[in-house]
Amino acid sequence: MIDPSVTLPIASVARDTGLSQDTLRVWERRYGFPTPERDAFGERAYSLAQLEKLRLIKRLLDSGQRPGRIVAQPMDELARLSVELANVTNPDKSNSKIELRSHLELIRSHDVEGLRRNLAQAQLRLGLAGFVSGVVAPLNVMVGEAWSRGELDVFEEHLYTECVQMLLRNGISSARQPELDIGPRVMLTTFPQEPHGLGLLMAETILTLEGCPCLSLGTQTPIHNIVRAATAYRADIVALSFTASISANAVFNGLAELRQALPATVGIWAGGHCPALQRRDAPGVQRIGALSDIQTQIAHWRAVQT
Amino acid sequence: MIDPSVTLPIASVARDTGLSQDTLRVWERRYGFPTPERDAFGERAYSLAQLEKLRLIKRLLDSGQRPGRIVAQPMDELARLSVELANVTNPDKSNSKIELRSHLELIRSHDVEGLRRNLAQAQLRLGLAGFVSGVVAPLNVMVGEAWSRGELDVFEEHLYTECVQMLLRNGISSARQPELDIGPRVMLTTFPQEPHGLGLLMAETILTLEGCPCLSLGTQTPIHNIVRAATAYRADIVALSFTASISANAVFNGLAELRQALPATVGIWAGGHCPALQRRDAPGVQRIGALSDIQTQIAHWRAVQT
DNA sequence: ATCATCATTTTGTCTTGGACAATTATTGAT
DNA sequence: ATCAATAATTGTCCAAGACAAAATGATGAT
Repeated sequence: MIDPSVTLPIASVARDTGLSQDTLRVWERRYGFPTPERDAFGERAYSLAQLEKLRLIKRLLDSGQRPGRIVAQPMDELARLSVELANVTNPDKSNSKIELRSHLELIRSHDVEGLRRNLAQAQLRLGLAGFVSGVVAPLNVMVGEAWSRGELDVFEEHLYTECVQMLLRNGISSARQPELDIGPRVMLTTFPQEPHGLGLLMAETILTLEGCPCLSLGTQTPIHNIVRAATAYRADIVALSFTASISANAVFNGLAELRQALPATVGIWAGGHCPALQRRDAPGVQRIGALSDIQTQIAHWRAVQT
Repeated sequence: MIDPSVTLPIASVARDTGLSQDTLRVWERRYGFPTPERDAFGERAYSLAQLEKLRLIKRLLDSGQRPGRIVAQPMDELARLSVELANVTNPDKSNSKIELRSHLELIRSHDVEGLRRNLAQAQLRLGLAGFVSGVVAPLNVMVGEAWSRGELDVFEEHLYTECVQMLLRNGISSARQPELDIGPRVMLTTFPQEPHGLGLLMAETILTLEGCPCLSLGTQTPIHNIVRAATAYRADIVALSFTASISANAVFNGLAELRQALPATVGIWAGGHCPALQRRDAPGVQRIGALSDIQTQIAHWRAVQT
């Protein structure tokens, strides 16, 4: 299956694993893995098997493991750890609804047209709000978990994201009513270290259905720029989305910096399935634990404004 | 305007200029620029003025200048070169239509609702294909240039991207005809170092209008995964988009790796305003110089298939 | 004068091994 | 048990050297 004669230079491995070249070299020094062959010029030449193992290690790292514990382990031990971890985080796999699992199956079988059709159908049946909170939100969680278990490939996750994005953006466009200007004005984005944007789209959908004027900046806006944009847009609320891919420190430092830079009249909302946010909360920041909190908070804001 | 007390570590400068850390260090050694201050820990601390100059240098490099000639030059000499070069490549700036400049003005004044309205209007007037090639494509170039000149803020670019994305995705959704299955099947994405996705959306729009079944994976898919996805989707063509933010080396190494991994029956298309691609072309890769090339190539593919 | 071939310069990336700040875990005191 | 101090871990940075690949310039042939 794997051709041993194919080797990759360090730059390619760094690109495909998301690890830096420095990290690859220092692991080799410290943990004895990976120890690539050398090509005719004395440069590192990694095998595909090593690349595969590095990818598994990266996944375990992302789900909380530490390099010192796992990098030197043999492949079968890592595989064992991987399934063990999956059982801990999700002990009861059967509780997710049949319908959701069928969507997941379509993703895994790469049936894009089928997935589009089924999701569109679900949206028609449940309405936009019901679709977002009843299908997209839980499916997001399932996809994230499946990915960290190694059951989903990167491109399968991309494919899913793209499909949902298309549907939600359509929904947002048709739900928008610019003339109805009742506020609050909400600006949405993520911190520079946070690349996932589906959370923003879900929030924007709900907000738009509630009649709020929204401006999304997409993902990864520098904090300094969030402040400037909020001012320029005269936002009442800055809504941020966080997933597990951003570190706890980045979250709290960033929120503190943002809170200090924004006038007190501008609210900050923090949503998303970020482990750090579920443990502690940031001062001066409204935590959005679930999509339904959005409606509650909107009602609250409007009541206070009178 | 520029606060001299603000300094940046080498990683930030590398990210913001698109130059590698190695390159920054070796330039310092060879040409004596940039020579950043050192912080309390002895690490390089670049000033904003240096960042600005580096960005200008990067722009000149992209337009064909060589490091040895320009890196050591003083700022005013570089500025002179820049305008001189601008006159050569784009002798008649005023020829960019009034209409486009008005869109740009709306971006700069942060009038999101106005921008949405005007763009939507343009789309209605020109039709989807005309809108993409006559408005979005040139506006993209203008926004990119304005950004690299420092005239546009990051959030203003995000705001523009978000607006256009919304319109194009709507267009794609309504233009899609899954039952009409005439091929070629096209898969679209970008390399891991390339974060800009508007090019993909423009291409997907044109392709969808031509009746091609499309699958976009969004941006930043690892090369290994592009191969797997292309196989799973049974793609006839893999279409990639490149901008100035990806280095020449990353482009050609990536394309070579991809060409080797994909069966010869699968075509590779490379589009976008990437300076590297405009100078040299990659073996086994079809260069898409303009959006109109897409139609030509589609027709060609269909003719060959018979 | 135009084109192909070879030599030379330029330039980016890779190398090693050392250092250290930042993050995370562990210990000890209240 | 909670918190602060200490210790281990880990990623990134540094220096200076090396060298392949690309670009340029020079040479000679048509």
